Amino acid sequence: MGQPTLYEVADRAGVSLATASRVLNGSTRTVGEALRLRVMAAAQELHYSANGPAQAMARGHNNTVGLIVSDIADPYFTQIAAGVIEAAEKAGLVVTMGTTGGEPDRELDHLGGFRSQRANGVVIVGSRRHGDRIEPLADHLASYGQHGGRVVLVSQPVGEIPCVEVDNRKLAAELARALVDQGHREFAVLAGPTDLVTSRDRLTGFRNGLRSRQQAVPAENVVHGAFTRAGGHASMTALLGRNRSPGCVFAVNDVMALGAMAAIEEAGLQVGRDVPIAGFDDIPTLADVRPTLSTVRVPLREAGHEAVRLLTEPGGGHVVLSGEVVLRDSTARTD
Amino acid sequence: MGQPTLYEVADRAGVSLATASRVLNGSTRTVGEALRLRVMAAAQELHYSANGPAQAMARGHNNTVGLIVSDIADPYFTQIAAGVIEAAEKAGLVVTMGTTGGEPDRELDHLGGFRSQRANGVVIVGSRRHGDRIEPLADHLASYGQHGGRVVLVSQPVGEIPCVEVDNRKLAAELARALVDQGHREFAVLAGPTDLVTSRDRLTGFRNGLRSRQQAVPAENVVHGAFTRAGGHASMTALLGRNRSPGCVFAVNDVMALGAMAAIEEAGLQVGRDVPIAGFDDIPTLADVRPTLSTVRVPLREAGHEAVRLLTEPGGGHVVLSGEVVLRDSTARTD
DNA sequence: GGTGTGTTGGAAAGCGCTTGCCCAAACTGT
DNA sequence: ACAGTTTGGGCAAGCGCTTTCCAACACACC
Repeated sequence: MGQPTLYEVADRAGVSLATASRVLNGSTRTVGEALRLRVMAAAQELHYSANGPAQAMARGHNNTVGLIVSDIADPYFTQIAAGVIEAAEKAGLVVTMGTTGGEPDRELDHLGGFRSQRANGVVIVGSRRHGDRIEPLADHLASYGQHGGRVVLVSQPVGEIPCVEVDNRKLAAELARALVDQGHREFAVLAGPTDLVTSRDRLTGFRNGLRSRQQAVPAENVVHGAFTRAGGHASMTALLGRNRSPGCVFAVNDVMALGAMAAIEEAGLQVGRDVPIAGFDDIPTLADVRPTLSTVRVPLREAGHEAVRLLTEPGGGHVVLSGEVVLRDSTARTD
Repeated sequence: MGQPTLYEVADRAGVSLATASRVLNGSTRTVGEALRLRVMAAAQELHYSANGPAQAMARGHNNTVGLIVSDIADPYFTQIAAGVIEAAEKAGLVVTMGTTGGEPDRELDHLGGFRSQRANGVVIVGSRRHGDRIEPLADHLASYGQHGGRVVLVSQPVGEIPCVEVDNRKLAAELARALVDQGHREFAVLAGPTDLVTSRDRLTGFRNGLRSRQQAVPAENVVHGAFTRAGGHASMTALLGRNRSPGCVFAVNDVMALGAMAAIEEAGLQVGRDVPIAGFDDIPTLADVRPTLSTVRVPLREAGHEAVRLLTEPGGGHVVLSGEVVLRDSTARTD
């Protein structure tokens, strides 16, 4: 049979339900010391544990934040998730999580689920697509917002919804300039999916950066593909098929760069010397990869913290995080 | 304001609460086609979304499984978590997650939290310690179980509680024999924390395997340290400080092996040729590490699936998963 | 026509908790 | 000593839903 209820605790302590509630589950009202102790003792003896759903119902909200990511096994999401969880636990919130596998529909499903759970808020760290696919999400968000639900997006601004973003364009531009300054003159880009906001921004920023140094990347050297390691591998293989020395390669994220490095080696070429390459994100995995990969360090964990902050603090907001270009061996010029 | 309630839906459809409930939230009772449609339409128009906590309260349980891991950023836990989430979503369950940072107390905190959430079950994937630290957990588990809570442990058997385990001893022994068969004769072990069940088992298994081939690892070559990349790095550095060629190194998990590899390079030595090394787990990161690391492939994701299966299926169980030794370059003999 | 059987709708009793409200007792100040 | 103000306790009304029980009705059968 079931767990002890507050009523039983109150009974055993010889006080009213109200008093027991005030003692055990926080309240502005104070309770006399003697009764307080009696209630605590009773709760102890009975191994009382508050019924969360009941509290949630009575109070009208859970202490829960929903987190939606596309793939929990991808280090990029993992880092952000870790940040969210850290911050949430610090704020006394419980995190419930859903994965989408990149399908926008599943995003909506989970949003609906969290909504019906009456989560305090939802963090969507996203693979938001460009174009009309936004509409359904925006609608849901609006309706959720009207009913008091708070949502924070990570790296995928949609309308006026609070969002924490990375300054992808600026950083990609900085990376481009740094590479030119290192002496690179020919470029290729493994650009991810055409409709993903993040990859578009990074591509655009990279191009802008090159332009400001009077350089450019030829259209045939921009290869689109999945935003994953496999995607990077495939894109790089395709690129090498056309051109064994495509110049300095920019992969719009690190996992793609990793896949590309594997492809380069499989083609019998050497990363860095034959094919310089840079990534983006500075995921922790890079610590163990040789040659060390040039990239842009992005404060992913911090992004998670900020997302929770935005969720818990009143008033919306739009946080833009910056990062830092990190040049390592994979783009070093040896000549 | 606030979200629409079932009552409002019923009202708008001109039926009773009971009927609306039966239509919208599943029931054994059938409802006449005409009313059914009316209710569905009303729900649609109102954007009705069931109130989860209220349902949970009325029904007495959530469709939730709690997941406790020590560090979500560690690829080992990440893989298991991914497996749990996949399986849970398939079973229509929502996963709520907590991290412990390796502190047993936090494990209890989260268990309490999930218990009060009335989660259907809890998966604890663990860094269970050896010795008396088990008691409090076991107590809580027992009390939780008595009240109908289901718990599944991953890789940390405690009493009769359902558990999915990896056959660490057997696999470590196989690895040891494989290394001997490759021609290695001197060994060292980066053995992780002394009191962690998993590291103990792997160490013991490895020793047993060596013994069956008339080999052994000298006591001074067994270095204990944290179960993390940093721990592996530190342990390896210590080992090299005493002995520049310790023989073939077995790190009890891959992340430690990665840290050790970095330490080896920092010491100006070459992984494989100067210091052969093997890990355990076969985390995905290994795909991008050179030289490729010999290890033991463990079906981590599957462990997650099994955990959920054990949770949802009636009757306990104890699943032992096996794995496979994978020899790669880091232990190849070149002479 | 009377009785039995099945089906469908509704009334209402909870589920375990929070909280607004009222009231008695213990204070304060003058 | 008396009104005016805290203070601390209890009552009871919900919160939104599920589910048991009952009523109504339709149909069949003897």
